[in-house]
Amino acid sequence: MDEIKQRKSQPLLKISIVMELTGLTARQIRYYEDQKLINVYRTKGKQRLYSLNQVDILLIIKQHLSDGFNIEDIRAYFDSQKRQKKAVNDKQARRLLFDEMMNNSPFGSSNQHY
DNA sequence: TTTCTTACA
DNA sequence: TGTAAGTA
Repeated sequence: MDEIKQRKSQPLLKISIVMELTGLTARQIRYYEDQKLINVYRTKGKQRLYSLNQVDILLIIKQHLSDGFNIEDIRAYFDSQKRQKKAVNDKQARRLLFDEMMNNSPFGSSNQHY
């Protein structure tokens, strides 16, 4: 994982900030957590800390909810996203294996597939 | 003062 | 979801 993704996953934002960033109430943010839509980091003092990525997720949840979807729909949506991501990873894995078999470097000039 | 949990409306 | 109560 690259540095940018690492940093966007850093749990740094307390709930009051997330409330302002998303326009959601603390009650809603904690509720979506209970519904397993997000897994939140906890400090030793049980304080919740959110990452930039999680703020994005909360915004997506908010949008989907206003579009008429329920919690279950959104959970299924995220699950499918997860499966797609896994499929992409498998594809990349096959590609890397292919390059290895063909004795090609992943960073070589033969990088024009796809 | 802010956040957390629990519980009732 | 909103809100009250008692904490950490």
